[in-house]
Amino acid sequence: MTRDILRQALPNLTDPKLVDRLLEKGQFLTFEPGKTLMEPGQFVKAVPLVLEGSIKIMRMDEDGKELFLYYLEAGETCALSLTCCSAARPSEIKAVVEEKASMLFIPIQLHEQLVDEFKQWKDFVSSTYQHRFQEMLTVLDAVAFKRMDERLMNYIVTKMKQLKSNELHTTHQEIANELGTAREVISRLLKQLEKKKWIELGRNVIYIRDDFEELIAK
Amino acid sequence: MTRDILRQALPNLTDPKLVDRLLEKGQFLTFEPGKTLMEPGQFVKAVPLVLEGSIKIMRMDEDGKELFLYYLEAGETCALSLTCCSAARPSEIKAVVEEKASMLFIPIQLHEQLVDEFKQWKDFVSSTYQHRFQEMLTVLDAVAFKRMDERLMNYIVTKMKQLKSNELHTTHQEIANELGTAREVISRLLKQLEKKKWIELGRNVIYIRDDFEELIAK
DNA sequence: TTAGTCATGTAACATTTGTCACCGCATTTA
DNA sequence: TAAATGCGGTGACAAATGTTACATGACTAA
Repeated sequence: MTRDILRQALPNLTDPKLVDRLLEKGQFLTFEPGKTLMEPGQFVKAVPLVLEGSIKIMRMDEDGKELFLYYLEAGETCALSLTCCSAARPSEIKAVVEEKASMLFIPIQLHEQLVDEFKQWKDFVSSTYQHRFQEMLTVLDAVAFKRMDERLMNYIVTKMKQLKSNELHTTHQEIANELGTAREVISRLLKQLEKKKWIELGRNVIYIRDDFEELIAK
Repeated sequence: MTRDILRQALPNLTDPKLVDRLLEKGQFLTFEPGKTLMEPGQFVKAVPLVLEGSIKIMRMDEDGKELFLYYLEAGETCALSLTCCSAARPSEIKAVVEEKASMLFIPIQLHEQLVDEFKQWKDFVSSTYQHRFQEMLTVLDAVAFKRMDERLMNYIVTKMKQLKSNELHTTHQEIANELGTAREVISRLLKQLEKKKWIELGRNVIYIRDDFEELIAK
């Protein structure tokens, strides 16, 4: 039942009146991995609340080059959609379902009422802003101050944690897109990691040593 | 009088009760250019409201490398200080006075009361978040997708607009710091612009052609 | 005036990243 | 089964940026 899913994803929202309002006016939908939820230029008409699964948020430039920003996990929402829809501006980002997701879309008017009426919702929104600002700074640090090899290693760690697995089922091209570089660059760097025996490469899969994270911290 | 300065900087805050509260509990201070207001690791205990002048906000990495993020102008506040002080976390950024500034520091408790009590203040905070997110995305785009020559040209345009002048009184080293690169790189690129007759270089000064902005848009 | 510091110019070189061309191999499709 | 497509490997090279090492002239403080 949707109510249970919501309670599990957002245990902090205890106020039954708030939960009723969300369930009454919010639209519940589920999506399969790979589904594109949002592309640059589209208008945001609702605040997306992730209840299960995860959503990948990416920035794009004019030529279609991409850059991974962060994941939305269960219990989270997107700060960019908050800013975009309040300002009635088109989306600046692309959102793709990473793991089968169930979501609750909160109409923007309802969201604005809830911010005024429910402290729990106001705090949720406020902590979302904080959280996302932090993540934007992390990405900025990476892009501004780190070399690609280090960014790739961080990427692998992030993915491992998010998927709770030490096998990544993805292509070099996909990684290159998320880090905003070329496929050849990623192949080259992955090969170096394989030579160091930190990972093993297969087709569409990367096997990662259990102690990978400690190795890169060296 | 402080009240007049506040009214001029923030004409949207019309509610006299709100203004009274700000003036009563806020601390009014002025600073000279070059003064460092905040460094990474320091704790933020008040929300800084810029009434006159401007403040330069920079990100720093562990080795002391810097990256310019944005200016706080009159009537603006810093989203990062909002997130940092609500979360009681140390600052992630460095803030330096760019143009002689007068500021009103709002204690964090007062800020939190005002968010609940005054829609005008809530809207102000909310639009600050939006505005800063937008600027963070702009910086991210620059760092992730643009080459240094383009970033330098944008930097020059930004500075010209902010200072309302087509002479920049600064050093190559200073520019290099703000763009997170080396002085030699900036000297090299400025020289190229001078060869194209788009700028003229002096000691501690760069003269910029009036139609510089149209030239780079080509 | 002199010595020292600072800002800039510049050459040479290293490193990192991006691009091109082409390969073989595996998987899918006709 | 044959052909097409997608993925990864790799060498060669180009471009962008970072680094080192000085040189020169301008300004400043003693």
